[in-house]
Amino acid sequence: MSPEKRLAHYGDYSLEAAAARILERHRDRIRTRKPHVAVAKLAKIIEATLKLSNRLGFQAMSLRDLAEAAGLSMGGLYSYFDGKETLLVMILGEVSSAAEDLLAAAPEEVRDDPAAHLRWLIEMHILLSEAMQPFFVFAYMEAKSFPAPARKRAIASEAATEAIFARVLSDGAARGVFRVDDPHFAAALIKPLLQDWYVKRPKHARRGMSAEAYALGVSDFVLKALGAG
Amino acid sequence: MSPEKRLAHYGDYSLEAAAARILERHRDRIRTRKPHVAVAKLAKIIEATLKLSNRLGFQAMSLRDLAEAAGLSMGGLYSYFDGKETLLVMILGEVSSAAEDLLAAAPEEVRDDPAAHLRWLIEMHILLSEAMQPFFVFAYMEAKSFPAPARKRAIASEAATEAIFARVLSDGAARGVFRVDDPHFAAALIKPLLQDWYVKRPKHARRGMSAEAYALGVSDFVLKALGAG
DNA sequence: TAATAAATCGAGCGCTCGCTCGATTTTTAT
DNA sequence: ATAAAAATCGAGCGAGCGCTCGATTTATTA
Repeated sequence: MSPEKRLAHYGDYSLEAAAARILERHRDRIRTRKPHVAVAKLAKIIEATLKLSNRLGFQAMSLRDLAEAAGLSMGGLYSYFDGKETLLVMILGEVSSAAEDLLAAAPEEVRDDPAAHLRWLIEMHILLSEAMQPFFVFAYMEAKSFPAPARKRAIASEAATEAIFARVLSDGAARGVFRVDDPHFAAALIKPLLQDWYVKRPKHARRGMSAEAYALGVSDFVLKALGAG
Repeated sequence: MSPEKRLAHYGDYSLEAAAARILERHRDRIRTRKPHVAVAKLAKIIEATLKLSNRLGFQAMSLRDLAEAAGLSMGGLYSYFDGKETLLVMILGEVSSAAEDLLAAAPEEVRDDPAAHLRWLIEMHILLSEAMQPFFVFAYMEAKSFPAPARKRAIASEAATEAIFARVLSDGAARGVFRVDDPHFAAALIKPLLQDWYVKRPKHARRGMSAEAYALGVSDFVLKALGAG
């Protein structure tokens, strides 16, 4: 099965689906009433925000440029958010909820096998970040300029992801599958390997590497480091 | 020997020494003539720039705030650079030249032992990024907003670092010390582990981890993954 | 088709930004 | 002590920013 299909089993990670979820999550702040209009425009706004932000940063993106790229006027934008910061929070929320929901959804058949579970977590995280690449890059690069509450959520979300990995590692250690002294430290080392896929995507693409191939390479590398290769 | 002393054998990575090198590199753009005055002020300017930028980003730092933090006036700043962008380039140049010079300076006794050489590279890179932490965080986080020429240099510098690692890996593979299919890919996986130390320093510090301990943990992890643990 | 509601528009407001430059202070040399 | 040189100052400039709101266009309903 193609990696896209595998991922699709767990959720719809298209731009439109993300826009729909964001609309639902922020219905009270968005003035446009008719959902199909709102979802379509919101998708264009978010697409343009990611495109412009990931080039020079969110701060450097002017709302005038955004309006033009999204096909709206300055005033029109403000039917969809009540301030530039809200736009940032909307995108961030979508990233962390997508990651949290997916990683907690490991199927029955891998939960009992630590090595398979670890491979599943690594592969799914990479496939998700591939499907939502601009979202992930945005969340990673703009993390330092989050408003305080959003920053707290982001840190909590990252800690939750790491805890899932740490649990599988210590479970595997207890069963004698992994040789690992400090599961939390090992989990902390896996995280940047996952992030590197989307943060440095151009570099990997230049070497002709696909998301699947990267996921496989990281899994092998990690499992060998854990003495289960 | 303490890690600071070990590192000190290869160069002076204090703020003042960095300021002196930056002054020399940009003498033509800096109006202040007397070196001891210029180095002292430049050190304060760079220290303040790193402090303010690493909080909310370089773009978000205003030159008025910088002037106050550095103990100068708006006009006074412009004796030390001819524009905000030059300030960014000054700091970036210092980071990449420090990393390039250090990693190329491996002592004789480790060059002949791939495992020892790899450990040396990992440890020294981490110790350097610890000694110059704000510089490294700055270069990493602001990379996307570099002007085109500086961005090219940064990419080239990163590629050079990775090439050094790849060379040691393939050398070790040829000698049967490492089991590794693709040295370039393995080198690409090591880099984010080094970066994670300074990018996520608060998280590691919260867990009571020192630079030495982190370096040792990463070395062990990597060597095991390479079948040399 | 006329009336109502929904969605969009864009000039204008107050503000802060990077940057300049003549005035001023501080240091050095005579 | 005085003149010359070096270093610093800070009010002011034009530009672009996020954001507002009455006017206008588009869609819906009667």
